[in-house]
Amino acid sequence: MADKVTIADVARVAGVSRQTVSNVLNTPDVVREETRRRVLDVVGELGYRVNQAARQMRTGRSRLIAIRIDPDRDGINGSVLDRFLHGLTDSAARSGYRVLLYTADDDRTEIATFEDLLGAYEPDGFVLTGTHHQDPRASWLLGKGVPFVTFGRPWGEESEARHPWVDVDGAAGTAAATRHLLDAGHSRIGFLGWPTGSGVGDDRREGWARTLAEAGIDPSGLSRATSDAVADGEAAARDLIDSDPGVTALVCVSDSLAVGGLHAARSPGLAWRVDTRPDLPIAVIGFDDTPVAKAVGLTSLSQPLKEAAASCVSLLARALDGTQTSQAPVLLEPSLVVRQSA
Amino acid sequence: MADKVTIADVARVAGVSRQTVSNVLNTPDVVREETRRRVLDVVGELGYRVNQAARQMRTGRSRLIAIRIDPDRDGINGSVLDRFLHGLTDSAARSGYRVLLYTADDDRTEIATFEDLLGAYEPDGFVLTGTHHQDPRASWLLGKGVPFVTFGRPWGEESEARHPWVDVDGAAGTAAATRHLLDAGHSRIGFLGWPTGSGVGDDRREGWARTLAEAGIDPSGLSRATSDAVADGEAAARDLIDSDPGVTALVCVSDSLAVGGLHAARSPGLAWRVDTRPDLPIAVIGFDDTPVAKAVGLTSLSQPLKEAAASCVSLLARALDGTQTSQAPVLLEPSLVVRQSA
DNA sequence: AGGCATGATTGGATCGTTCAAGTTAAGGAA
DNA sequence: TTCCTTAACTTGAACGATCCAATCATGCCT
Repeated sequence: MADKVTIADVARVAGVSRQTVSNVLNTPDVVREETRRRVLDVVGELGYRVNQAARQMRTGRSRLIAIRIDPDRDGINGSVLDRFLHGLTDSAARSGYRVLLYTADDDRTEIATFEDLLGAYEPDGFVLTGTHHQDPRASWLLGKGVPFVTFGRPWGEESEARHPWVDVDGAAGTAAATRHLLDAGHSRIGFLGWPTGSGVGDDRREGWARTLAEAGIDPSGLSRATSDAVADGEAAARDLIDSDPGVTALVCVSDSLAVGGLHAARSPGLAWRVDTRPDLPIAVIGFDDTPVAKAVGLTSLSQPLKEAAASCVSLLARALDGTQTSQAPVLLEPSLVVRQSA
Repeated sequence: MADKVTIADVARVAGVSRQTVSNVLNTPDVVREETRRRVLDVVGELGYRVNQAARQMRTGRSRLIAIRIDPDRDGINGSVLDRFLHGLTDSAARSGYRVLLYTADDDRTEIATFEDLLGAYEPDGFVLTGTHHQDPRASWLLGKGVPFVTFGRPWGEESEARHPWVDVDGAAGTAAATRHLLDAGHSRIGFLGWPTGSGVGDDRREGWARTLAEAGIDPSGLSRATSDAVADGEAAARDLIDSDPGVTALVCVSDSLAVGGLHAARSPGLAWRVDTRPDLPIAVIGFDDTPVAKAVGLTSLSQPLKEAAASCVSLLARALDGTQTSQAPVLLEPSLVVRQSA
């Protein structure tokens, strides 16, 4: 069966030359309408599909997009990349591209993998995730002239956007969360974040601080920084609430810390709060809307991952197809998913 | 830069013919030792990498493995596939393969995608996940003679293993969980599962039932079936405990249902139990060791996903390289990760 | 009718690799 | 010596698509 149909087979059956079939598929406007239809009929009839390897050899284009898949390093947030990947695969397929995976432990080995892949499979472009200050991967790709998009803005050199990027506006998210809490009657709203220095973490903290300040509340002393683990979040929350008993709500940089915050809020040591203000239990809002948030009823900020993935593909496809040199970055807003916790 | 080094370049510099370079790389035993070393030196020096497209055109082998990526349909269990994918990408790379992603909404569209991919990118093999009774995907691939491995045993026709597969022994897992509870002093151990008919669910239930029976405890009446949502799990657990107040532990088919079970066990309506037997709180064990389990301190069964992925690659690679016709399936045992809940 | 521009179609060359067949040189047996 | 075998390497062809340059057909103008 399926004895590999070639363009020559289609040409023979349709009674035209190979080139005409190729034209029908690649530059339909140079072929007469009637011929075009006839060829397309035969294509459907024989189930012809263009052979990527042969096309790639001639054109140098593989129609492959490569992306790294991480081990779910920070467990609780793992499924974020998962959902992004699904969106990417879906959008890519619609634009005629396929997604190729690779792994790498650090920037150095990732760059080595770039060389490997470019030499062997020749992907047309890369999608980089987890961008950070002074990212050597971006510089390397820029140097080689390999097209790529980052999911995550270039944190270091904000001023010069030397490559297209897509990101989710973390500050806008925490700002919305903070406003939501203000509207609900909270005023002393704390923040559980990561240590200063990570672009993502600082950005999210900034949205909270700005919104509090706009409401006339001084955010100083209301923030705690810790690593991204549930236990750390619980300890930080407890510390914050102990030091400022007026705190009635927490905005968190991640669902991990938010779950820790929830534990602290419900812990026996804080029973007095529930008794004092039963009308206003400690509210908690997380970030990323992970399955964990869904499971424990945590209000959280949801990243529009499907849209982000679609934007990545669109930017990359435009860079590959046309001769677009510089492209406007895309900044998307997360949405608040309200559950029991706030 | 990086002006695409071809096998002819290597041949010229090394002072041999193209074919000899090819032989050095593919069949080193037919080349004299000295020549071999000289060619390899040049290969390293020039940074030559074999062009997949050209090789594929000649040999018909793409060194690509295709796998579907799902939207995380059942949220809480989402990251299972994620971890499996990472392991697969990693193992595949070690064997000289790359992983290609695709999406599909159902079996029919997945088969259409098979045709698309086989016509265009010609992946050497597929890894199928989420196998079920009478899976048309397996039949289709068998019919076409396309190599594939399933992660998940062929539930329908257990007797005849017409293709290699890898699976995790769910029954062994729930049996281990049940034994763990028996050892801890529990005797009336309930089971929260899915409705009969899903291979995976029935298998997991069977391990629990068998172990209870072996301990001289009649499992009938101790099982509840429901769909895989936290709220459903909570309701089912409540129903079970209400109808049999002697129940002190729950083995669950998934972490989703287990989280529901935890909620029920801690709910105010069951306070009487805590008062009656404060020494023996209701224990709960889940399945899949998802991030949620880690976050809420749920004891759960962890699938050896990395090993499963490695086995898939190994089976597939052997089917592709050698002329192995039938291959022994691989059945791995999950391990119990003990946390606070049991 | 002849010339000419325009559009549609064709044949040959090419991408980088591997397969199949061929060449060369060295060694051994008759 | 002559023939044969074998190891080591080389040469030409082919995979299936697209690019390029050339050819053919058509209609229009003079």
